[in-house]
Amino acid sequence: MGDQEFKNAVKTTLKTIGGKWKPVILCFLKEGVMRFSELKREIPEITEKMLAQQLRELEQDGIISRKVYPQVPPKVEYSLTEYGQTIQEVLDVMYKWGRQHQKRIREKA
Amino acid sequence: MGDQEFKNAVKTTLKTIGGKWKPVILCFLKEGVMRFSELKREIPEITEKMLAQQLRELEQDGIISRKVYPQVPPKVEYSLTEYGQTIQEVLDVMYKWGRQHQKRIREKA
DNA sequence: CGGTATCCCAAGCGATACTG
DNA sequence: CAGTATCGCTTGGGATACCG
Repeated sequence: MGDQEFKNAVKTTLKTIGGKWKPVILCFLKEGVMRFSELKREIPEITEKMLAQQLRELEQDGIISRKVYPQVPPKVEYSLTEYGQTIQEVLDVMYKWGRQHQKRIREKA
Repeated sequence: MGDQEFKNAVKTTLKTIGGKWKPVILCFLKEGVMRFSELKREIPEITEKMLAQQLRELEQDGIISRKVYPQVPPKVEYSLTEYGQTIQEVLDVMYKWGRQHQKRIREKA
């Protein structure tokens, strides 16, 4: 059945960019290159463990790239890969929908 | 900062239609009206508890509607509300991205 | 600065049994 | 058929401490 294929593709997307932190991280990285500490500052609720972990996973999936500057103190920059740019459309649609849904919630509350 | 608004909207979307089962359920309901048992048949891995629970939540958020036919044996139909139709765009984009991502995974594996 | 390592907790989810 | 109820577990995530 065709819907099984649809279902699996959607699951794949959510597995790759879903979860509690990945969409948030990507919201910031889509704006440009950011250092570890900058991400941490923009997302204060996240622990360093989770930030590092999620960044690793996104890197392994080819969504973001990690650039290490061999210097002291260390400097590491994260950015969307060319491939990673393709999730922007997904984020944008989720943003648009979420925005109007928030409005709807407020109105009927 | 503008990205905080973006972030929150995306979070709202994922809170409403994310998770393990909601996107899957919606993939089927977007095709039309379905009974509880039909959904269960299409999604064999889900337990009845989770199916019922997720359907309740989607109903409360106004995404789907529940129509009970007062008869024995019981008959309950689920379908997208008019408002619920609006998530189709989100699902479609997630489908498209997931589909090409699966392909990418297969190719480099 | 940019991480790991370790331990711990709670929510989400699953299995099973039961019901109108 | 379409659910609830109960219990138990897994796993995602948090707190804290430490390191190159």
